[in-house]
Amino acid sequence: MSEGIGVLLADDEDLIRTGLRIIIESEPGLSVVGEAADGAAAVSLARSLRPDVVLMDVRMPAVDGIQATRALTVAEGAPKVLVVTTLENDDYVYEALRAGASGFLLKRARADELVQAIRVVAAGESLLFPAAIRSLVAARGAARAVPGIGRLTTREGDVLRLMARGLSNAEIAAELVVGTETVKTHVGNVLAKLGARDRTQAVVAAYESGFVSPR
Amino acid sequence: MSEGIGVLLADDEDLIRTGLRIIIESEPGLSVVGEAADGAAAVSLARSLRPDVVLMDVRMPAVDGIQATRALTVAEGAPKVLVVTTLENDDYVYEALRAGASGFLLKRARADELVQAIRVVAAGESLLFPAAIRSLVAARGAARAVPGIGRLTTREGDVLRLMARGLSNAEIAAELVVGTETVKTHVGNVLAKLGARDRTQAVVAAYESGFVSPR
DNA sequence: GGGCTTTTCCCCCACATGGGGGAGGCGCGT
DNA sequence: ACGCGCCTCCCCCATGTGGGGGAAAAGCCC
Repeated sequence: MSEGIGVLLADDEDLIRTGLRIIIESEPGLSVVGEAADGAAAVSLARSLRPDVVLMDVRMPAVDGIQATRALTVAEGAPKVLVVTTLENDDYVYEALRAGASGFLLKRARADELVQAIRVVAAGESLLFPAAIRSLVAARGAARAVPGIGRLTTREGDVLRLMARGLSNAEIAAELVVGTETVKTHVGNVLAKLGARDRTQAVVAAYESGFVSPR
Repeated sequence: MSEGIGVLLADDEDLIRTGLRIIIESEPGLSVVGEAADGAAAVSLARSLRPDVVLMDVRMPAVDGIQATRALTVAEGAPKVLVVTTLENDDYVYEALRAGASGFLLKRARADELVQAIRVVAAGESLLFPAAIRSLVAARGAARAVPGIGRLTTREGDVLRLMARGLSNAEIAAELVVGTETVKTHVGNVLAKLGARDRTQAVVAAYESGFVSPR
C-alpha cells in the first residue's frame, strides 16, 4: 500500500460504497484499496490486501459485520475496523466493540467527520460518535434481569462466581474451604433459583445478567 | 427531596467529599442529600434517602464502587450512578457500565463539567468523558486472546456458540442437524484447542475472549 | 492422483455432575 | 422459646460429559 492510509470498503449497497469511495479518494493521504459486498469477502480481501482501516457495515449478507470484525481482529497486525451503520438506535455498538472494532460511526456523518474518523483510528486511537455512546451506555440496561439472580444468598453468589471462572465442584470446595458435598448443595440451589439445567446454563446466565463481567 | 436534583456522595476521602459538596451546594438546583465513606453505606443510604444521582468513587473500602453500583441499579426506581475516579487509564470503565452506571467521570474534571455531568445523567441521558471512551474501547483489546480460539474451524465455532448459549450436546445436534456423536467430536476438539477441561471452561473462554458477547 | 483438513459417525469406559432424599448447627427476628 | 433461613455435610443413583481409540466421505491444495 506504499503511502498513505489504505481503506477497504465493506458494504452490500453499491451506492454507499460509491459515495464512500468518492469521499475517500478525494482526500489526500487516503485511498480505497478494495471493496467487498459481504462479510466473507471483506475478511478474505482484508487478509490479502492488508488495508490500514476497514469501513465495515453492520448488516451484510452471508457474514454480518460483527462476525467479520471478530474474524479480522483476532489475527496479528489486523487492520483497524471502523463500524458504520445507518441505525442510530443501535444495539450492535456494544457487540461491535467486543468484537474488536476501534470505533463506531453513523452513515449520516458528514464527509469531513468520516475522514477524520478514519485518520483517528488509523493512528491507533479510539473513537465513538456521541449517538453511539448513548446506545452503548444504554446497552448496559439491556442486561437481561435473570429472575432469581437477586435471590441468591451470599454463599450461593460466591459459588456462582467461581463456577463462572470454570472451576469444578472440587476446586470450588477447596477455594471456599468447605466439603464438596456442600458445594454440590449450593450449586443445586443456584441452578434451581436461576432456572438453569446445568452449570453451563448458570454461567451463561451469570454473564448475560451482568452478575459477572468478562474481565 | 422536594425540589431540584438530590445528590449522594460516595467517596472514602473526606477532602474529596468536601470539595464535591461545596461545588454542588453552590449550584442552584443541586443539593447534597447525604454522604457515604464506603460502598455498603452508599447502598443503604441511597435506599433510604433516594437521591436522584449518586457520585460513586470506584475504589472504596469494604464494598467497592462497582459492587455498590450493581447493588443499587438492580432495584426499581434506582438512582442514576455517576462513577468517579482519579485514574485516567482505568479498566473499571467497562465493568462500571456493565454494573449499571449511567456515566463515567474523572476527578480532575472542572467544576462546571461536574455540574453538567450531574444534570445530564439526572435527565436520563448517558455520558462518557473522552478519556473514558478511550479506555472503554481499549478494554475490548483487553479481551484475553485465548490461544487457539482463532484455530477453530467454522463448525467448531458453531458448536462453541451454541455451547455458550447453554445447549446440551443433544440440543446442539438437533440445532445443527447432525448426530450427537458428531457434536461430541466437535466439542472435544474445541476443548482441546481452547485448553479447556470441560464445557464450562470453554464457555468462559468464549465470553472472556469476546468470541461471544452478553446479548 | 496423493496428501491434507474438515466433517461426519461409531465403540468403550471412567467420572463429575445433578436430582432425590435427610440432618445437624447457627444466627436472627418475633 | 420457637420458627425460619442459611450453611454445612451425608447417602443413593441415573446420566450427561469427556477421553481413548477408529473410520469413512467430501473438499481442497499442490
